[in-house]
Order: sequence, then C-alpha cells, then structure tokens
Amino acid sequence: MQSTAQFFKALSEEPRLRILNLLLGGEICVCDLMAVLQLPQSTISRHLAYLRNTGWVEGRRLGAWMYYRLAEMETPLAQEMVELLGRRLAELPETRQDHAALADFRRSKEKCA
Amino acid sequence: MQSTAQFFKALSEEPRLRILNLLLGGEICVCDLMAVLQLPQSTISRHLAYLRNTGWVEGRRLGAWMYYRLAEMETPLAQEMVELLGRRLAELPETRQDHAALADFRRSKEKCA
DNA sequence: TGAACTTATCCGCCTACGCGGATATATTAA
DNA sequence: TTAATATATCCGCGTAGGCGGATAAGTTCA
Repeated sequence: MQSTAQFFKALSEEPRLRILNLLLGGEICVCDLMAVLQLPQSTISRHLAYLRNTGWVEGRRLGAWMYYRLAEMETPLAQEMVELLGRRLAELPETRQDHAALADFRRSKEKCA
Repeated sequence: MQSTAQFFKALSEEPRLRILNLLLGGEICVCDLMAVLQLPQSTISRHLAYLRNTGWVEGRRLGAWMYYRLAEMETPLAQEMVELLGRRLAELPETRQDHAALADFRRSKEKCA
C-alpha cells in the first residue's frame, strides 16, 4: 500500500514525467537529458535517483556515461500502467516538444562525430 | 503537464488511496469513512478536500451529511486509469479489510435503525 | 432559539522533498 | 599521473503538505 503510494508519487513531479516520457522512446544518457530538459545536472541526477529508488528506471554504466531506461515491470498490471501513462503523455504538447528536441540534439551530435 | 502531475500526486498518500478504494464501491459519507479508516475527522476532511480539488471526487450535501463519490472522468483514458487503479488496489490486503470493515459498519448501523 | 450533530477550516508543528551551486567520485585520454 | 568529462551526492534554503486538536460553519430537531 505504501509502496503503491510511492509508485504514484514518482509521477507527481513535472521533471520526472518529462524524463519518463523521453525514456518511453528508449535508453538515454544523462547528458542527453540535460540538453533536452535544460535543467541543471544535479536536478536531473536527483530525479533519476528518485525514479531508480521507486523502481521506475534502471541505469547502466557505459564508460563514463550512465544510460537510463524504463525498468522492466514485474506485473502485467504495472505494464498496463506504463502503457497508459505513455498514452496520456503523448497527448501533451510539451512532451512532443521534448521528443523533437531529443531527435534534434542527437542529429547534431551525430553530425559532429 | 502540471495538471497530470497533480493528478498523480493525489494518489501518492496512503489515506487517499484508502478513501478512493472505498469510493470505488460507491458513495460514502464522511462519518462512514471515519469509522472505517479510524482517522481523525480533520484528517479525512482534509484529504477529501485534496481529492476534490484535484478532480478525483465529488461531494453532495444530503441534510447534515456530505456524501462523496468518484468524479466522472471526462476522457476515456482517465476512466481506464481509474479502472486500472481499482484493479491494483484490489490486490492489496489492506483494501480488502477496509471494504469488509465498511460492510460491517453499515450492517451494524442498519441494525440500530 | 438553542442544543446536538456533521463537516470544513484553522492552527502550529514537523518532515519530505523541491531547487541549484559546490563538491566528490568515476572514467577516459593525454 | 594529470586533466577533462560525466555523473552522483552534499549542502543550505524554501515550500508543500502531512498530522491532529481546536474552532467555525452548516443543518436538524426540540
């Protein structure tokens, strides 16, 4: 019960919803999140830590970078919850902007490399 | 976006989840909630006010009593969210206890009348 | 009108957690 | 080993909101 409350509390802050929205599109490293969300690095890492602690995301180290992705949901019910969240977020203009900004940023990164 | 965050924040406290769980079974007055949840009246009214302000519940006055029920969700997506919440809560033992306590309390009330 | 009852709000107190700059800790590359 | 980069954590500060007792406001009944 308490854990259910925690589960939802993770969804109760705008920066975390924006992060989850981006992760719905796949794995992302912290620096890409910084570029897209335009938030200080400490703020992003703090929210990622929160999402990690509440079981929403998993991170893996790849060299100097940390890549985060949505965690595997154990129950089908939780999976439906994620799917529903995704549909809800997809309706919001802000989240579309974030996806577009991510795509832009990655294109420009690739051009440099 | 902010409103989506608010929507979920309403689900991030245990007493509110317990209230919503009971309301999934139909309309209830504040005094019944007090009896079942065993929380001070001010605590219950405060959470009901929060749920009202975030669009989760509606109240109607009936004489001296206030009856609360789940609000109509405007979008089908929000309705699915409610339905999913209900299934999630149904898995928790605490919520079954609350439903049982409500049934008991109502039976004993009826016996008195 | 006044007493009893139901509910809402007020109050002071306290904790969780938001923020973002500063610092610590990897990791890589020179 | 040193410098540069990426990320995590620490810090002080501020606000939201939890708690429950006390009080206010609405309703009913005598």
